[in-house]
Amino acid sequence: MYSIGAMSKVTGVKVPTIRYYEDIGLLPEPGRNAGNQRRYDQAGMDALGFVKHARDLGFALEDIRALMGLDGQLGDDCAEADQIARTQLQNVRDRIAKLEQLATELERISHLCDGGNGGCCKVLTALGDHGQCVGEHGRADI
Amino acid sequence: MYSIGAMSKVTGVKVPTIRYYEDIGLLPEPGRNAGNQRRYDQAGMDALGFVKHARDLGFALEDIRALMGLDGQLGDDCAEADQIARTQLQNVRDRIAKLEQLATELERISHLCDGGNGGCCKVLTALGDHGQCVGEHGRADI
DNA sequence: TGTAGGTGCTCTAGTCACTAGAGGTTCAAG
DNA sequence: CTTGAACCTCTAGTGACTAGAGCACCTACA
Repeated sequence: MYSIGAMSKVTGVKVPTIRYYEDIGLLPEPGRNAGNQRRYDQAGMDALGFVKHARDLGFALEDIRALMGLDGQLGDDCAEADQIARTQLQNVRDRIAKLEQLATELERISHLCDGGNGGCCKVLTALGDHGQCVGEHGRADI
Repeated sequence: MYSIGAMSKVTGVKVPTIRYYEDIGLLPEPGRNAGNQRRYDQAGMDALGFVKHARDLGFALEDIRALMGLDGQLGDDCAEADQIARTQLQNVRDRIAKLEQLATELERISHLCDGGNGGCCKVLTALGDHGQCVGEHGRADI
């Protein structure tokens, strides 16, 4: 049996975050000891590990909820889980593409001003004027 | 003179967002007409355009506030603006690196399950077990 | 001049995924 | 038995908006 602090140490998830996951129903309510403190078993630890790993991979909590709902069902759970993972992969690839455009633009802007030019900053001008941009860059939904 | 709706159309920033920017002091309060509606001049339009472009480039509102504070000052504003832009560029590059690790990991996980295997999903197993991961991937602070 | 509907106003509350703090209780080591 | 770390609940805050309620106003057309 683990205390919430032990769970936190083992998984690397902060204590208030564990309680938060329980609040929103992502983790099942664990048992309590005589003094009303949470006591987790191995299943609780595994569930938290799953959430942690999926969060590290950028899955939204709602995706994780869906993935956990699938686990243990028979039938098409694999197809659904795979679909969620592939969607996530596409999201990540899209974000990378967006960020690469952004990096290009920021490099251009930074190079405008390698020294100082006193009072008329080209960086500020470039930021104010999208027309100067070389490529089209949309919003960075980062 | 522009109404808030006209500002929104020209810049692509939504009306409630413009009001929000004003609320937090990022944009100066514009004048009002007899019926208490906001009326913007060209300077107001330029300021909103600056914010929009900087947001598109991924700058935080606080960074934008700092950049706008610099504009018009004499002296070292260029160095400071350049510094903020370079920091932002570094952030973007870091995020790209993180996301590329993630994409690799997600590809690996997706490939585990190209068909269906009924009832014992390897995607779910892989998500549950960080030990299976090929490289080290930290949290995707996306 | 009347009216209809589009636009504007303020205010509150919700989103996501936590984080921080207050103020109290319980546990474990010495 | 005492001390201090860990735990409890509850509320509120973060960033950058978004949604909705319930009004007031403005403009075009008849």
